[in-house]
Amino acid sequence: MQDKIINLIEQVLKNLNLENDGIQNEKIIVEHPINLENGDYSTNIAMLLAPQAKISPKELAEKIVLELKAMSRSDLEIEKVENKNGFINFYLSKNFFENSIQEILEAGQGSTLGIQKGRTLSCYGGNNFFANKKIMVDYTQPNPFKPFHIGHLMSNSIGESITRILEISGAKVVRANYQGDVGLHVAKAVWGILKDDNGKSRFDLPAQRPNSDCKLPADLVSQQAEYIGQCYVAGSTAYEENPEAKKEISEINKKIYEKSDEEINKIYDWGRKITLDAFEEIYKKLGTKFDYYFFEGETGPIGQKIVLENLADLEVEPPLGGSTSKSGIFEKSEGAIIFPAEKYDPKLHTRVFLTNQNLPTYEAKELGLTKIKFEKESTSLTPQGLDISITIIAQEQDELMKVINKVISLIYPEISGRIKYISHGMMRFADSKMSSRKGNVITGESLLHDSMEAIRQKVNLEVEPLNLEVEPPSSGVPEVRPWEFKKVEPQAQLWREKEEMISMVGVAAIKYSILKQAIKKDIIYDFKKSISFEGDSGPYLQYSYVRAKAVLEKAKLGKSDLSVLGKSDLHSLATQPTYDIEKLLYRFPEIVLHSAQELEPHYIANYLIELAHSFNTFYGQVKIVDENDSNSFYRVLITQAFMKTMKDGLYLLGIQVPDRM
RNA sequence: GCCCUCGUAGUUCAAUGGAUAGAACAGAGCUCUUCUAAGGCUUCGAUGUAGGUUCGAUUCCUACCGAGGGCACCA
Repeated sequence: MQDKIINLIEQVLKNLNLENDGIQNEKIIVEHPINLENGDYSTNIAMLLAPQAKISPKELAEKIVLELKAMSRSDLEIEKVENKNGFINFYLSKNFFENSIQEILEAGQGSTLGIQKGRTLSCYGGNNFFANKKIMVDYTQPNPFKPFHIGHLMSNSIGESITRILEISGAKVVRANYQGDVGLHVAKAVWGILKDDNGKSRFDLPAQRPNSDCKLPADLVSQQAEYIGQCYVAGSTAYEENPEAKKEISEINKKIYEKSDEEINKIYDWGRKITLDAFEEIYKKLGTKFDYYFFEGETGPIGQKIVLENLADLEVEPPLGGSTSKSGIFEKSEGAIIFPAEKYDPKLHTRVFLTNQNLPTYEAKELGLTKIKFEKESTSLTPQGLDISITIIAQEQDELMKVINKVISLIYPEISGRIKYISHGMMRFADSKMSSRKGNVITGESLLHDSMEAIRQKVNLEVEPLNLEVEPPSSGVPEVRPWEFKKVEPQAQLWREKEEMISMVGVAAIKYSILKQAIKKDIIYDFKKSISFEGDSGPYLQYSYVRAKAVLEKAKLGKSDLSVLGKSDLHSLATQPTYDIEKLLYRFPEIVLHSAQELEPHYIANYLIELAHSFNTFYGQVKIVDENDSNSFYRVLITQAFMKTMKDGLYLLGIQVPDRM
């Protein structure tokens, strides 16, 4: 449609003899006005061309409009063209909107786009912006032995959403997660465990793990992970406050890298497994399934090797047959090996890559990681590995990444242009100051839990008495407890559905509050607001969907019924005003494309809120299902189109839709 | 001190250089004998300061003020 209007304008300009010289430099821009009252499409071309035409923008616009009217008279899809303050506004006809509703309902049927690795999309709203690109997205990055905090939740929500947006834009995406299983933080946690008298007893617990379909293991894993988190906090505090402890932790760190101490190895293996298992539980709740996990234990040695190979004034003999093309960009300084970034760009600063103990720092590990990422995906068919490597990081790492990127551009110029870092803001708190050192962090898990509990309460109050004590049919069926529901099938089903709903809504509340704003900005986290579920929230979107679904159920319209209706039938049925929701629905693919181009999910989030609001208004204004009104059928189709768009849009944010709320 | 990011209603967020700067929450007032009121409708209210570029600036440039982050062996 947009192209059609642009073509029209081009012709008009030709007719008016306005397309010479500089005008060709002015691109014709046709866009949606912010306000629906200003038409469906709009262009400011008259304002751009007025200086050359030597008349005022308004006069020129008037001229163009007259010409346009003459030309588009026969067009069924453009109803009206007007000049308003120099803008030329196009109003689309009912005919266009009916077609667009039809297109939405037919979109994606039988298409293969968007179906990857068992993930299916109805795939309305897709585009080809990243067609045939292989992209790795690395996100979440929690560290074993440390708590999974809200920042990780943020990274996960953003990463998962971007991944899905890339997929629907035609990319082949690999989900990756880089986790720091070695490093000082691990040593701090191990130190804490070693110093803790009770540690031993907890340490033995995993051996007694009950069988897996009992609910206990997940709880136990998370309990133990929490314990390890506490030990980390203890170690971390001691490291800063107690020089003695600092020394001990340093020792432990070295031993972990070398794997030289039996007891430490044992604690290490246990703690690593427990914390990773606990993370896995969280990913499951959040709806992420990673394709690859990278670990610092693996990237460290590789990074170290790269650094040594590119060291100026090699004191260490290069490995036999080692590369002769060393760049010599790293230097020795105060016993450590550094990269003097200022030499290449005065805005950058020096970073340590190998410590004076010859251990790789985060910088060296990241260097190694980048190399493996590209190697891992390199095949005979795609020797270049990845087309794009995206890493979701916290903003505090921005400067660091610039330095690493500089190093990569010097050593591996062929891949440096394909690396992209997307940095997100920090989670800050509205009320109390949270410090990870003091240990009163809000963990990702506790936030999820609290969010779900808040919903459970709301369900209790407003839907029906929660209770799982099912009403006895009349005669003596004994009271049933939730975990005994398997015996009573219908109720068990109900209970499961309710639990699923609570989980979906809880996750939606958190994810939406993260994704509704630009990635770069800090999030001021207000717990009370995040669980309010009103207005600008994830549950509001879900609620709108569920309402629409209830309408459809009332209309008893199965999916198959739609096919009975032909296009011509549709037109004859619809003789009513155009609703705002129709004017928004057809824009969804444009919004998705915009999100993909900018890699910003919040455009979709904001659009969905607008869409949900327009549906709720529509819902309030007219009775959708009305047997005595022949237009009712078209309103039902709008409702269906709304549901499809909402579901796909929420999918792109990583949010599921329940059947009932 | 140097570098990065960000300053929009009381609060939390929107706005490819365009029209009357949009929402939500909080405040005031309506609205369920009608498809789920977690809803809808009214109403009150904002671009940190000073310059510059432009027909036009919340958006681009400069300075200042304010918030957060980074700046050598943590990640």
